[in-house]
Amino acid sequence: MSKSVTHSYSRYGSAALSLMGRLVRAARKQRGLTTQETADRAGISRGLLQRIEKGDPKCGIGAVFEVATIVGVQLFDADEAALAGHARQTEQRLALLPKSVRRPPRSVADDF
Amino acid sequence: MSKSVTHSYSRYGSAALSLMGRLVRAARKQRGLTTQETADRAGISRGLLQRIEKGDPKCGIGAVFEVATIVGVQLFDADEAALAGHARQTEQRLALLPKSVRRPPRSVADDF
DNA sequence: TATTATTGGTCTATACATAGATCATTAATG
DNA sequence: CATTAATGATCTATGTATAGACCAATAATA
Repeated sequence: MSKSVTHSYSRYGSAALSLMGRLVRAARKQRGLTTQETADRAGISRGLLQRIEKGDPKCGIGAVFEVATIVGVQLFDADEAALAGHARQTEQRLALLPKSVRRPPRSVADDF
Repeated sequence: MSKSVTHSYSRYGSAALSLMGRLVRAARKQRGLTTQETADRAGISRGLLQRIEKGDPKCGIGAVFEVATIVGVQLFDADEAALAGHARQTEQRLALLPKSVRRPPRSVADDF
């Protein structure tokens, strides 16, 4: 990589990203937590928390999810129990699917 | 930072992270997309997609959300319209809150 | 109004995430 | 069974995310 490659995101993805930041910010304030306090609890810097609340796409998802958890923003549907259950379901669905995806074998001259 | 600081995440955050990866993987396979094809559409490398599906906390949240969008994993509740509406609500709630959080002013010797 | 915590920038050094190439293994299909 | 795409893994170079310090502006309270 010799040049800086700026990648643009889809509308939905950007909206979700922005929303995540707003939700974190709103939840933090509602709980009366300062940026410093929240950052400390999450084990991250205050600067990173600010970027998370701004919806910066380059923030590590681990940090974002951790902060979201701390300030009480629900990821996915519900509580941890529901998460575990959902994971099991997903796992079972995966087991039924083929282990590797095979593209439709490009037969000769069918591209018109 | 002279030393490598490994930070541990909360149970819920880790569960959500893991679930996100599993959901992406399941959704991708259900759509018959290969890792390469999916990575290309998301504008990321195949290696990064693999880390996303493994639930690596250091993946950029933008990349994760983009992939999730592409393979059809719903972030938050619903469609883009709902996201925008939700964002507005959040914005309004924020407007009512104080612009900066003030900690309870530590009065002298009340810490016992 | 005065005080002071909170917030939002900016800047720097360094650890690390990422792309891209490569290889071995697995598994889908003929 | 043979073929070959898909996957998983490893390695390297480099761009960059991050922590941490700092400063200025803001806003909450007294």
